[in-house]
Amino acid sequence: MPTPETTTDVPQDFEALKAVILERKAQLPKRLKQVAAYSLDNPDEIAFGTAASIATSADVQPSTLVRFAQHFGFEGFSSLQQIFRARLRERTPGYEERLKALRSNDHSKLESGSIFNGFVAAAHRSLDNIATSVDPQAFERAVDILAKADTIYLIAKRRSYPISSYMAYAFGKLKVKYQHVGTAAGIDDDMLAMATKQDAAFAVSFSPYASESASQARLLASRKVPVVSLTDSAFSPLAESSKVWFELVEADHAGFRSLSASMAFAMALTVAIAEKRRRTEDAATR
Amino acid sequence: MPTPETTTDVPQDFEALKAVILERKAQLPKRLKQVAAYSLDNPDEIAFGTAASIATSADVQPSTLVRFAQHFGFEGFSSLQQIFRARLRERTPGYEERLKALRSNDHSKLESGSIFNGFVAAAHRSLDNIATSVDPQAFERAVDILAKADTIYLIAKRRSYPISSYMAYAFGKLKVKYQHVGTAAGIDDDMLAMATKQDAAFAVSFSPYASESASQARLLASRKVPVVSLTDSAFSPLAESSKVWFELVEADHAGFRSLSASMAFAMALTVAIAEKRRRTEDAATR
DNA sequence: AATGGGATAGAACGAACGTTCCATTTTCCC
DNA sequence: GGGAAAATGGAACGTTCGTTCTATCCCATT
Repeated sequence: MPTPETTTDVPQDFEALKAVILERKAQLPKRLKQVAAYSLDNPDEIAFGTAASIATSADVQPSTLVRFAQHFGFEGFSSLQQIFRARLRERTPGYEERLKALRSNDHSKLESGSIFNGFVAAAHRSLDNIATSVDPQAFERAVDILAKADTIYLIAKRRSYPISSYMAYAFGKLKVKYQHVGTAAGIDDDMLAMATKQDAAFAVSFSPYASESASQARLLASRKVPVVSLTDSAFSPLAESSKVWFELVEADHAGFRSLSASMAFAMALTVAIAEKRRRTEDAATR
Repeated sequence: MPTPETTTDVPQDFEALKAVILERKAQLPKRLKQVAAYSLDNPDEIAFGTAASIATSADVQPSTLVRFAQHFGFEGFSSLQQIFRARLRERTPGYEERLKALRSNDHSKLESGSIFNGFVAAAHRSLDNIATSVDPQAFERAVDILAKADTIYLIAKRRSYPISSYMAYAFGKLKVKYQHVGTAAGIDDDMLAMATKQDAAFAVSFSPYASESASQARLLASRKVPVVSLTDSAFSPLAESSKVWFELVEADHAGFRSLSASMAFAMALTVAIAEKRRRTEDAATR
């Protein structure tokens, strides 16, 4: 038994509990450590879920939850759960203004805080715009084109490069064949020479446009490889080479443009392509 | 029975429910009016309590609560309770409105549209979280450490790689000396071997953690190179090697986690570092 | 390789839950 | 003031909950 002792050293609020869990995390047995990690990462789930549902979610047995609670001096899982509920209760009053006040007070007192806030705000603005600026039918067409492709060529340089590198990672996980153009210098052209009209390309470029991206897109287009592109202006050199293109203007803070909307777009596109492929394959093999 | 009707006009969120209750309050029978008043005055109690405890508290019978819920089109008390719980879960301001705006755009009509909307919503949620989960003082300390460094080593693999590759790009533009660890295999260790305690490192890793990132961070820490890290759990292997670390849980759509918050964080950090350096240099040469 | 102690999985249990049902009371219209 | 309809209280139901208990597993130590 883990020392019943006095009830005084049982954590009475969430912060205290968190501290104790972190302090003892290293010495915890495997399953209990698993619960510890889950509980701090998904506190809301603990607050609302039932022991059974949480156990499933955290991939342990319900009894493990009870043992976990008892390890920290609680009578059972239920009393531990109260701590997580209290945490949500106490944060309620006037959240709209309160959060706003908290943000501006907390962060802007320190110099770097305003920079931080600025970027979060810029990202929000970008995302607010994205829904209206992206035409859903064009999106559908883009998914169509790329889902049909044998290999997808990803073209992005400089500031756009993180976007294509995320897509490369995700495509790899999703088993979608791709070629990441623009990693090593020199071999790009050889890589592109292999593209046929059975393939397709996705190009990203924001002003000031990398001339390489534009010329690579043009090269592919001239060889009948369908190109889908993401850019920030109708005047982008990418637009003329593309079968479908999207105009997406990112908001900026102090001149540094956000990437959040582009990133969300890229994720959606990536998953939509994989999704469509799976559906098509299902239909074919049935 | 109080009109089974279609399920479409059953309130789906707290605001809608509140409106409906207030609208029909006057015509409600005595006991139901009592419940109506109680539920709007003590929404937290409804969220967490049991039917029995709430009934006692509101001085009615448990069955009255069920009848009350059914009067407003819910199947039973439990489904009404979900609305009150959701309210606490989604404590972020403006979130509901944003989602509503998203829902009403024409994306939802097309198949890929829901994927698109899902990722935008996930990005919003991530950003809403970031302001509260990042401690401004820790951020300030992180900026301090990295601004003082001679060379900044960027460590990130796989899903986190786009983040460090953005920072690499931005550092280049801002003339901040950096080394991007993890690009080419093999030379990483040689690169890290050159790091001294005059330098610093920024590591990013989300679960499932890339073991390389963790071991590289550990290596640097053991050689007194200060490490700042961005991760998603207090249990991350990065945490123990880091002087300052940030916990940032990205929201996900269909299991694909957003990168928007991490990206915004990375941008803010990057710019704040450059900003701080410029200020320090100004002060020195003056 | 054997042993001992702690940790775990899973079945079993009693308590508490939300809901339903029906007798009783209240309300409102004729 | 009588009667029907609506509203209410409270008991009973089946379900699901958190917890307990025990056989088994794992791992460290010898």
